[in-house]
Amino acid sequence: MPELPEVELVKRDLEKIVGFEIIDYELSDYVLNGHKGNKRTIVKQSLQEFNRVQYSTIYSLGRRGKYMYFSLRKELSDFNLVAHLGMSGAFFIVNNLDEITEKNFKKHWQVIFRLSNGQILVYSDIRRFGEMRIVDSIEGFKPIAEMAPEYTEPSARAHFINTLKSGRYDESFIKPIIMDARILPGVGNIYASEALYISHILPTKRVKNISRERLSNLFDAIIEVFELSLSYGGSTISDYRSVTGGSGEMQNKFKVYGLKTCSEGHELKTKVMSGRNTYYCTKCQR
DNA sequence: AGCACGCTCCGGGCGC
DNA sequence: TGCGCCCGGAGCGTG
Repeated sequence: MPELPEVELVKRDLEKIVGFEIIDYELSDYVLNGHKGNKRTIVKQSLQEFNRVQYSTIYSLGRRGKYMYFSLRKELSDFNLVAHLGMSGAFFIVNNLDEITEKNFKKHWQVIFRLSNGQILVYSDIRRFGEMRIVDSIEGFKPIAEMAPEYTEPSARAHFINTLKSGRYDESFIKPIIMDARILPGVGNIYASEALYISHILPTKRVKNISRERLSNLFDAIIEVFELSLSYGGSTISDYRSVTGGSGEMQNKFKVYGLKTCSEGHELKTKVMSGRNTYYCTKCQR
């Protein structure tokens, strides 16, 4: 389940294809025709629009929250291929499909881009929750247009605290709300539990009952978790893989997620909040 | 209008 | 061996 650090690591891995041209591409039957009478997956806009990638050159890569994008140039026009990895998306840069050693990722390829250096860029997605879309402007793409500043921006902390303290979220539980990209982009289910544990805040606490100082500590904790994850190569739960097929070690650093006891030895509680599993310690968190 | 909430997409992995 | 259930990011429909 890629969150911001995993997406950032994928983006960094993909830097090596900057400068190459996309000669052509192939879409899986799931992408072309959907599955069992359902709508098409991954590429949800018109295939004609998607076809703009052909003969374009990748001139840079970017990321906002959990979205990454390839900035493309063709003749005199610039546009972007935005990608969201969903639950189980992964990119591979290989010479052919057989070089993808994990069989589920090989089996569930969705888009294959053939590059001008002879390699292929493969987007695989087992559960097909991911998305790829051509947009002219990144800033004009709605989810990004509405997104809060990146955690690395100087304004991010004030935006985080002030938005939470605007009154609009007074009755919300803190845990689901920090996963909202309009508050702070890139926090998913796992790192939400981790950051709340580190900042000693109960996930079931209502926003109105958390001081600005504690929210500031929570912001610090989220950044701490992001940076730690980046340094450990991300989390590999089941479906996240780096571009080269490697896996991260952050899952071994979890303090609460998926665990029975916290680092202090207290028994952990779990609760489903907004449909998602949440881990917390009633002794360490208030 | 704008918001909160629940449903939906999906296959691997697990328990029974 | 097979069946039912669980998991979750984010868009969408509903109230």
